[in-house]
Amino acid sequence: MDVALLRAFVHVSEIGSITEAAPMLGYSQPGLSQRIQVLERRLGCRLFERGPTGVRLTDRGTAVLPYARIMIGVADALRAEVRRE
Amino acid sequence: MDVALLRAFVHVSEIGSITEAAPMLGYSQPGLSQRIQVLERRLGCRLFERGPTGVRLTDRGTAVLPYARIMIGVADALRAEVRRE
DNA sequence: TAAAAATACTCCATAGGTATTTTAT
DNA sequence: ATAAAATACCTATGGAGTATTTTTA
Repeated sequence: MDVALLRAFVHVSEIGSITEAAPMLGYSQPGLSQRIQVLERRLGCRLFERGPTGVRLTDRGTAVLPYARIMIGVADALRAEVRRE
Repeated sequence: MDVALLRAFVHVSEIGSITEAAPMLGYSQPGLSQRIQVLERRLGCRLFERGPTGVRLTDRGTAVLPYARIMIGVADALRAEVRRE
């Protein structure tokens, strides 16, 4: 499980658009689209429904979201731990 | 932050030897040695002291350990979440 | 000096970009 | 028809193996 993928997932879920979220994360649109697909493949479930106006979380996606947020929080705390001193 | 690296780290800390832990994790000795070095480089700190009998956690490594365990636990819970149903 | 770890080198897989195509309202 | 996502394709970086060298109590 790669936290970078989870960060991408959370960001896209907040923005509701891969195209819009991509540059904010330093990705191209196809690059971010692929990252999301990799995460979905690894988890074995669809996280977003795709439409012509953007993406919307599936039920599974909604269920995964809090776990992703916790993972990101702990990862940040770990980095803070190694940085202090 | 890649949870696979953290799993390797925790396992090595428990076994106290890269050589011994490697086959348990499906790695060669050099492969696991490299994974640990990558983690140390990414975190910017040394996690183990190396000796001729194996490795021993540094103070930093000891401090990182609980964070790593939490990350692994949450990652496992996330996987369980997407699997149920 | 002998065990464990590190390095060198190699091959293959994955990340991620640009250009393009497909999809859904 | 149009805006968004997906696919194709290509290059570069990273993962991980075998063979070998270096390290340290």
